[in-house]
Amino acid sequence: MGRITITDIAKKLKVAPSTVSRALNNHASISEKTKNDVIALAEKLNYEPNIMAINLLHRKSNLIGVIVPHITSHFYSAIITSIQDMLSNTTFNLMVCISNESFEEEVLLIQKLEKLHVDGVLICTSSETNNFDHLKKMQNKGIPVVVFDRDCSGLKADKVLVDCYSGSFEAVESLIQSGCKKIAHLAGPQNSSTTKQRLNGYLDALKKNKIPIIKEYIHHVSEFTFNSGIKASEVLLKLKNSPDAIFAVNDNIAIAAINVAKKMSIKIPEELSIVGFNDDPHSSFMTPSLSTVLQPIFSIGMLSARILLHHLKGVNTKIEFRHEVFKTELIIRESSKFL
Amino acid sequence: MGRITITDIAKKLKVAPSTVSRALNNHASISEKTKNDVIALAEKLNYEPNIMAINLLHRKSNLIGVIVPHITSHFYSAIITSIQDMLSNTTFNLMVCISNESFEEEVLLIQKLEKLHVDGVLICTSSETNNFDHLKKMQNKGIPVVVFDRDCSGLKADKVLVDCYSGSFEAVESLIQSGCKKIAHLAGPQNSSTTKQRLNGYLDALKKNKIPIIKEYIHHVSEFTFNSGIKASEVLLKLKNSPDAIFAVNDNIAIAAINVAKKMSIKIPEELSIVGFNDDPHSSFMTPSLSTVLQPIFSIGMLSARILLHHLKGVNTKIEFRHEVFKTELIIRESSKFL
DNA sequence: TTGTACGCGTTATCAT
DNA sequence: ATGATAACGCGTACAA
Repeated sequence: MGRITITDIAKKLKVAPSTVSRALNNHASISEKTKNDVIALAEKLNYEPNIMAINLLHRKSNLIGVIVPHITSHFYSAIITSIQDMLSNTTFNLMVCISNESFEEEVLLIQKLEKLHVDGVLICTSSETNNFDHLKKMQNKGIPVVVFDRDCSGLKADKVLVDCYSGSFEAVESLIQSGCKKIAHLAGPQNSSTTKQRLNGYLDALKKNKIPIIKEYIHHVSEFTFNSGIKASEVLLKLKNSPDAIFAVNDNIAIAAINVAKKMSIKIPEELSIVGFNDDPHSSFMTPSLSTVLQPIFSIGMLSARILLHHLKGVNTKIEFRHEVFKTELIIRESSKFL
Repeated sequence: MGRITITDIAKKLKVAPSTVSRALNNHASISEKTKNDVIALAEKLNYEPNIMAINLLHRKSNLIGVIVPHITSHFYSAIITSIQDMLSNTTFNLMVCISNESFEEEVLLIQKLEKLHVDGVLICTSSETNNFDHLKKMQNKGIPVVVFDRDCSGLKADKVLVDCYSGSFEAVESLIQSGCKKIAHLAGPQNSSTTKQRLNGYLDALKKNKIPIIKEYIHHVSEFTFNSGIKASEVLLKLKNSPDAIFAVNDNIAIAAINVAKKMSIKIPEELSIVGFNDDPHSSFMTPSLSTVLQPIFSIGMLSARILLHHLKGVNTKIEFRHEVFKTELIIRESSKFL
């Protein structure tokens, strides 16, 4: 026996299905009596409207897709949580998709979301992505796309980003002000826009303070992971002229640097200051606790969702795209000297 | 201009919509020519079938719901990732839902998933949940429910669990064997089934080894969080007769204990051994690195998904429920003495 | 106030 | 091989 439908109710009450529909939807011009009868029976029969039929009728899925590189890091899982929060009072449902940092998978996911007829998409592109045709295609179909966290340069879309450049700049400048002279950078994988921004902040802070830039002090890790950070840190700390500070592209890599330094009996922060990026929760559990750059995760998620909702409610009729950039906040803990 | 439909294609080609449908679905009895014409035009027009219509027709959403307490911990985000992996080759889409450890929200989510006509549900119940009527209701509607990680005692359903009891037992016994005599337990919040199992493993290991159980050595934290662990650890380590080992209900609380011990200049593991539970990635980044009990996260997620898929494919026609229990693995690192 | 008829996009069945 | 028709469940313009 299948689910109960308005037709079932109509038959039992000997009225037309349309009457049932009207009663259930609180429509105008319907007698109190029939209305109550219908509602009572619907309740009793545990009637629930068939969303698939309604969606078909409205040509609307009430679905929003969000694509992230992965969810196993605190950053992205927290962003998704905040998006969920933002959407919880709406009729929209969120479809969470993981690109696994793969451009190919990302394109597949976009196609999947198109097939699902999503009403809108939130996306943080994979680190491999530098072609945005798949996103443009969505836009051309009239599906609004909001890009967050990682910029898609050249793509015209709503964007919610973080000023990593300034965040890095500040972090490095604080190292300089605390007396560090030989500041190294554990940079991210090549090509990533995050990598570039944070590297640029590092470079410009040195330049502004007239500190020579030493090639050997800039070391790119192959991945954004702890293990990748271990190898890179070893190279860095075994240099003849080893650095007295390390600014790392993210917390896990900074923590790797802490571990390597400890093993080499380098005192932190006396001999070596270390600053990370992200403020992952466990960074404050470390000994020494990690100085880092905090990103306003919840604000990013909520604003992205809010912008998308504006589009879907037709509030944002202009074709102007929003370009929001959040500031970061430097958090000094035990791994770097206090000014 | 809306999306292109088979009717559009049919009109342009002056054939019937059903013919277009057959051509597109590689149906029997259709001439090569019309088939090719249709496919060519569909390609050109960028036709994509309307899933909502198909779903309505098939009375099937192709949607699977998964409910977890939260996704910001590595454990649950990794489980969801493994479920996604398992589902990626199927026609099913995953709807991720967060109960926020709230029974009330969990019930609401179940209702939402019912309205979405999900084909099946995977759930790890909230810590507040001890009534399972909402799950029974789903089952009564013919929607298969697979419970994972946290047991729902009394509920008849497929279950994929972890033998936390044995995991704890082993961990505590290893502490005993390494020479610890005063073993404390930082237990989880009351009422949680996880808390109970791990506590029981602790108690039985002591009993078996004829070590007296001291009430003061068992301290319940109010939440599964680091901060909650800090307070509890302070109480424990400030006892007149302070313990020489701590078995914590999870890694974050164990890490809190490490921090407190360090601040009190207690040597780890010489004066105090510490063992956690979960093997969160950052646990190995700590100094000392944390000994812990590993749960086979990916196996849990994949098996749960696989069992659900069996139901949905109608393979599992028997009404028998599966009850799978994974074993844990003790990982000794620097925070506890090696036997 | 209520019923009839149609359409949303697709597929399956029956007829041609 | 192809077309016409019905059906999935619902909402609504129109007629009564």
